[in-house]
Amino acid sequence: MPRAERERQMIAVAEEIFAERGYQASSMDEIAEGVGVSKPMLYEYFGSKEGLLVACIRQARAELLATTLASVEGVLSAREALERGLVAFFGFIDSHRRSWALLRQEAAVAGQAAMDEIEAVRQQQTEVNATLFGSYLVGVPDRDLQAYGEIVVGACERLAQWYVTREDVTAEDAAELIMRMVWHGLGGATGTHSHA
Amino acid sequence: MPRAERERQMIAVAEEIFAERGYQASSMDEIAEGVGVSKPMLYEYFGSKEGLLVACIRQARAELLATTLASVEGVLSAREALERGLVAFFGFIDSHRRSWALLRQEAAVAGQAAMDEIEAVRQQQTEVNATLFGSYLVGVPDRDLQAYGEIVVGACERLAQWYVTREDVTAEDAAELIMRMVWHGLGGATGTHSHA
DNA sequence: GAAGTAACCTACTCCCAGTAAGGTAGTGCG
DNA sequence: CGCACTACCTTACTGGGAGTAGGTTACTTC
Repeated sequence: MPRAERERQMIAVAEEIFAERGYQASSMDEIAEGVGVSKPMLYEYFGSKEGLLVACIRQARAELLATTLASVEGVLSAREALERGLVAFFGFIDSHRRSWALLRQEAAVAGQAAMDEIEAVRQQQTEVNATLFGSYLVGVPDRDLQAYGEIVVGACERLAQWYVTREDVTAEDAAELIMRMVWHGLGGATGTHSHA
Repeated sequence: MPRAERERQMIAVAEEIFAERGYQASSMDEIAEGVGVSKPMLYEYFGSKEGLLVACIRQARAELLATTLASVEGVLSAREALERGLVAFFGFIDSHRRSWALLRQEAAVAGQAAMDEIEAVRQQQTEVNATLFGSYLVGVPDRDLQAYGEIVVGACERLAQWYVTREDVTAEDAAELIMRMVWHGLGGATGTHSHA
């Protein structure tokens, strides 16, 4: 079997096993057996257990970026772009629950290289957001734009965790919830009283 | 040496070593040596390597909760409570950078029990927020209150990461950044954020 | 001073990530 | 054809660290 195909197969099996048992509890022997190959092959292709995990994350990351970029194609207003981006993000979660769990939970159970890889995902998203805000908010210092980007990423990451446990919430609902806070703010929310 | 004191000493050394080398790279032998005691003592008192980590996290968590609760003591308006809570949170980060790194980064490099422990921290914060919002926003469904709580927790967690890399940002600045988004929203900031 | 117990140790086992060294099969070339 | 070369793949090991069995010291209590 050619290398490229074997690699894809290995990543598929690893993703499955990592997501199911968690990173720590998965052994390379187990993955090798699942692929139907010997352990040194995994090391030949990915260098280490963590390298294999990184390959899994990298793939999920690429998919996430592609989906996000596609969703804002041709959009004119910043607000619409943000909204569509949010919808795309939660939509991705929807159709890749496995990958997401890997990124968010199991992947965390690794070492520095894996953490760096996850951080790269967040930085990617943060950069997208900061740039977006920069085109909308005139005269806002760069530092604040960066912070807003971080805030939205954090909010999304956390809400995503909540979202995946809720069958009755759609991606649009989730995006709407973020929008209400980030765009309108709670201060102007409907049906408010200033004191409890 | 009495058990309680020895435990405190062990936690102190473990926190130091975990924060410095990372969870994976730290060995129980190393920690035992740092304490000046043999490895089985660590197992006697904490059960496992992860148990020791959990003890470290639990301590940081208790401190965080205490600080937060103290900061909102006697506050009347929900908005002020949120603001003070945010300031307290980032203030905690400020004076416990090591504990925070442990909670946020190194701790993630563990197993289920540690993850559960971290999740408990987030749930604790989320609950506080959701309750707060419930007292302010009348007629908002419980589901949405929960979501807002999650959003703020995520936003804070992420901004905290950014915050710790910035020497020129104060806890008040960070809280203010969150407030602008969460309370006022970006939507009202057309052109500039001069109203802030 | 015997009995009990709390703090502590040495010296292991076992599991698993990572590796050394070699085997087989398809391809290019005389 | 036969020889070399490479890509894919294997068995059988090493090393290190988590976790443990079983014993020792020293202090309390009657």
